[in-house]
Amino acid sequence: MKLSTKGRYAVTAMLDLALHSGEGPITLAEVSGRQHISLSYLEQLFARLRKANLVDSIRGPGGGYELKRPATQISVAEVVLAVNEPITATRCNGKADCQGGDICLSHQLWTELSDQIYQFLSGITLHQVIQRDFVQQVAERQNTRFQEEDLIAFR
Amino acid sequence: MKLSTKGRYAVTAMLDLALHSGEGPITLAEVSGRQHISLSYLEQLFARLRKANLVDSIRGPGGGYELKRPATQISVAEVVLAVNEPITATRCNGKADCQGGDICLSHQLWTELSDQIYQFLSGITLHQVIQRDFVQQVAERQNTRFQEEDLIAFR
DNA sequence: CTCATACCCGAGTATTTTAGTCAACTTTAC
DNA sequence: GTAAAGTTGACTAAAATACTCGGGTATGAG
Repeated sequence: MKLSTKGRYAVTAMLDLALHSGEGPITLAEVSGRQHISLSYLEQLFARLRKANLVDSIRGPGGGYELKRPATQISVAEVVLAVNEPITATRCNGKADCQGGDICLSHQLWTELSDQIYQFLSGITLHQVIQRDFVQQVAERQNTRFQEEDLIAFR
Repeated sequence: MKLSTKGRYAVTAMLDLALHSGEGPITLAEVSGRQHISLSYLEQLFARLRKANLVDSIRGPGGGYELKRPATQISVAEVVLAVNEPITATRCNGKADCQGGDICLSHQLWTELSDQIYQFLSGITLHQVIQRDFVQQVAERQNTRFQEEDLIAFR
């Protein structure tokens, strides 16, 4: 379990999809506008999310992305795992072959911690996150702000 | 709470000190030999551990480092925090000022996760780790191996 | 039909972090 | 005095991160 801003971006983007589900396909341009993540970077992330079967893509005009499963059935852990490399070749990972055959003293500890993090993030669905008051409020602000920016752009 | 190999190295080194406490000051050269961490890198790490009041240094011949407090009173979390930058200026950290004033959707989630990780690592002392059979065995192997290498080096 | 819209993909790049190295210096035991 | 240790700061190579850029390709609206 690796934790980086990459995973955060992916989760944020997925939450955006979840918040606007039922409105038809969401374009990455919209997500980019609302969440302030660059379009090209989003494309990279969504390529992975698609391969992980977390989103469906609809091409052509009027196209975009939508969640493949309902938000109640997608855990945060899945999203994070989808965008991070499966098993990084950092020393002391999985195969326990750090220190040339021997195992480093803290090895077991990190394995436990990884499990702990995974457990935590698996227990939380996208739906649960967007139900929170806090998220609802931020989302509300983002919507109005985005509409304003939209108007300005069209002038 | 940041998780990197740097923190792992620090914990491994501290466990080494804990395992050899009561034998007087331990030189970084010994730790380097047993844990296969480069001496210069250890110097960097121990500079921070010293500033964090986790180890005492004894200069001059026969000197080295020892734990400032007994291993039962040092948590893994303290060690990790000591070597990682206090609060990295990565977007979405502490001040919640990502997205230019607004807060990103997943912000709250990561705060919770950080707390979770911190709780887990705070609950574990260096002493608890070295009590484990697994660690004892690895340590035993390391001792014999180090002594062999030592002999070879002196030939 | 066609053309703008949107996803798709691979390569390239700037920045940051990691994981060190190197050199010079200080303290202190013998 | 001298050698063993810690102390400090600057420097660097490699990797990961966080992007950008330039082209594709599918497709639906007009």
